Amino acid sequence: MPTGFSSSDGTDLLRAEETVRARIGEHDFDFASLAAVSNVFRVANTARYRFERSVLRPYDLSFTAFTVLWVLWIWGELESRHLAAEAGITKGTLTGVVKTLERRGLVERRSHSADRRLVLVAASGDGAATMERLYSEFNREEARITQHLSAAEKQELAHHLRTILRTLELLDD
Amino acid sequence: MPTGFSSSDGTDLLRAEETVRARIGEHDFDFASLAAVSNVFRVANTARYRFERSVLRPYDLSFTAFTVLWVLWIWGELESRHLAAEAGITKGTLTGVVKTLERRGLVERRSHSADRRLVLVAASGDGAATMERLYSEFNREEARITQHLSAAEKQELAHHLRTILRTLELLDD
DNA sequence: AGGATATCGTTTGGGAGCGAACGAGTGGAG
DNA sequence: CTCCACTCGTTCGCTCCCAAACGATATCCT
Repeated sequence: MPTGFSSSDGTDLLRAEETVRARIGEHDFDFASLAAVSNVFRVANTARYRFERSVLRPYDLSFTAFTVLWVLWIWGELESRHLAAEAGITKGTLTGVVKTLERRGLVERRSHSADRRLVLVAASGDGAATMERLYSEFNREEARITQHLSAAEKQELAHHLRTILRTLELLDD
Repeated sequence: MPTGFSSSDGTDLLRAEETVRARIGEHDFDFASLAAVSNVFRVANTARYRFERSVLRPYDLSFTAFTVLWVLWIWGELESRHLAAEAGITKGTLTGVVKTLERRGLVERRSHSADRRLVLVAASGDGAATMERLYSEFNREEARITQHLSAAEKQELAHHLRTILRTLELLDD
């Protein structure tokens, strides 16, 4: 249901610009930043929703569960807190997600032999096999939603986003 | 805690590229699309987290509650399902969010006189006043996280994202 | 050695978030 | 006028998501 906001033609953003200018004044309002940032949220929202309903649905995996499994597939066994950081969620959230993945037999947990506070998480054989099939489809879908961008434009997009990412890290008060 | 993945230098993406190529083969793998799409998710995740902890925290508003209030601020009174679509959430989720906003006195609900199935939602005086102060800060933060992008680059970024948005709408099977 | 200090993952409480089922209300077909 | 199909917002069950508090473990200091 959440198509993620209404229109992509910019109608709503223009309306927003009018309203905001009228209410908080010309100064103190950076429209270019609004357009850039709000579109990031819109695309992320809409794309996430689409991925969950298309490629992820048959596997009964949430986007987050997929992300966690993907990270493990790429990096191999990881300590909990690193896995959480890599997946972009808190350790508290990870506990629940890993519990879900473990219940489905896609992931295995074991405790560190030397430091018993640590918990190591790894994809199971099933988990890896699943990702091998699933990620092909996922990547095809990534290509599908970006099909109207040239390779150069995709690179440009990724580059600008990495610039923001770097800024966010520096701002990390 | 979720800084949103580890590094913005592309280290992890390179690692991902290696692994994926090794496991699903050269063909059937579009790295440019992976880089573009995954960075959208990373930025959205990290930025959302930052907004919630900086500008939104003092107002005790979640990112979604802020979005809903913002939409009402821009568009005025809206029917529930349109508000949900505009905010990018399902109507079921909206019921809960509006309940929260209503409890805080930022929003008002009334039923349509002609069609009694409909519920109309609008920002209250308090809600509008709150947004007037809050959005100034929010927009400043949008500018801050995009500070290393020129105006032209922000426009380029927004443009590419809108291209994806348009594709997502067309793909809407 | 032993007590403060720090760090780990888990738990808890509360707000999102979805799909599906639901009751109330509308409007069309006969 | 009365079924019937449709649409509205709410509710329900489940997963995610965070901050904060917690118990267990490790380390540092003297």
